[in-house]
Amino acid sequence: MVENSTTSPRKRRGPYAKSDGRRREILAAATQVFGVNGYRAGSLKEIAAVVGMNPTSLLHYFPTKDALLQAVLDERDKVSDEVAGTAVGAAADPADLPKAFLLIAQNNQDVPGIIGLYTLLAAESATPGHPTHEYFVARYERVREQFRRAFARLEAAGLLAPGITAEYAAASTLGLWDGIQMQWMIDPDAVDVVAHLRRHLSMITLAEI
Amino acid sequence: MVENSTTSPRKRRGPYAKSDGRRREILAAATQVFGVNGYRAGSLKEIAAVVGMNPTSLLHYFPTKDALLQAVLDERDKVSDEVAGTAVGAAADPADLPKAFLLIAQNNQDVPGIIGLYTLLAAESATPGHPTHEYFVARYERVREQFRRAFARLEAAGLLAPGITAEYAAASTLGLWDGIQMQWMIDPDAVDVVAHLRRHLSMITLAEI
DNA sequence: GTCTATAGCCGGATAGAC
DNA sequence: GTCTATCCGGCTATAGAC
Repeated sequence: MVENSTTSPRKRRGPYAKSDGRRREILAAATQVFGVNGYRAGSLKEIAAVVGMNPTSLLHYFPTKDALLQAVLDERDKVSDEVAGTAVGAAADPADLPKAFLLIAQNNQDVPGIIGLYTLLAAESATPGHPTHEYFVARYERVREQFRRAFARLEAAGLLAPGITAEYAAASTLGLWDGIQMQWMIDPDAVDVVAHLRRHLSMITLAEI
Repeated sequence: MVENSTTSPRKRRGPYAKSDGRRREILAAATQVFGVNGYRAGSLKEIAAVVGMNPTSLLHYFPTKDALLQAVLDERDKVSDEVAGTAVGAAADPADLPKAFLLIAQNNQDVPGIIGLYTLLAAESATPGHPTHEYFVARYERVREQFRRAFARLEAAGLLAPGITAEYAAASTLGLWDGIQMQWMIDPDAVDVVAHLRRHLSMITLAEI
């Protein structure tokens, strides 16, 4: 064969041009279902029901359940990297960085299913043989490093509380964030994620929040 | 029938006297398996394999998988309440309370599977229809209240950092603890649970740790 | 008390008609 | 591209022999 047979030469560029709408619908439904039930407990059947189609039809768009989950994470990463980029990028002044964190937290709170998606999957991924174990190992390392750099800017500006290192600030902020989110998932009335994060940030930094 | 036919009148008192050894073996195996895999992914088959018996034989001791999980949690609660009781109880001086927290954290770290058990199940229980959802709602509320009381003692002794309330100290300590444990589960080399907890406590209290 | 056999369910995934 | 029919696997749980 000389070249790959593209069924229709008039088709729009890119492999995702066709039926992009359906794909997005499925991704949205999968985000929601995985966000509420986690990966193992979230079934293709349930996702299909949300979209209003047959479970087997999903597999026409994504070959396996694993691939669907991966696509969900890839898409969410793109979006959240964008949000984080704007929020942190807009903070030309290091003193504004804590506010950027809170902005992201508020944003997550407002998009239904996002907190559940990452909190549930992160916990699940700690179990052996989970398809996204490596993904989450890498993700946590990456996020800790992003946070560390942000706090290093604060440190350079003399805005870190005495005795606090950028490394500790990063890991503890991420940890507290996750932990409070978990309490919030179990009982949404019990805690206020943004408020707790704000107080934590005002403890470890000297910036006005 | 006039009365319940106890097969052997010479049997030791209590419904658990018979085959208590086997029961304990199963509970230990279940703790381990649920601690590594969580509830949904942890199977009776695997638990049975650890004990070295047939899956169906387990159900002779515990009628359902749910009941087994409940028994595991009840037993662990008894043990950890005891540990917490001694640790906190030994702290006659409020200034010693932070050290008591660290003692418990170290203890959890040393008993394999315990951190996984609670971290995984807590996350799982956030999903609808999970058999231990109510248990974890109640548990978090109870633990937060226990923590709050401990920090209230510190507050009364003038040992809480300025601007910190007992409520915030409780929720944030529990949250950070859970969150750091999750990072530790995903990558044990990435963080030090006890060290992070220590720094957090030294931020929010004025006690010498 | 422990086993074998098996029921019954639900999951992901494949084959193939339309 | 969507469906029906189906396979195959895993799981919990039951029935009943020993």
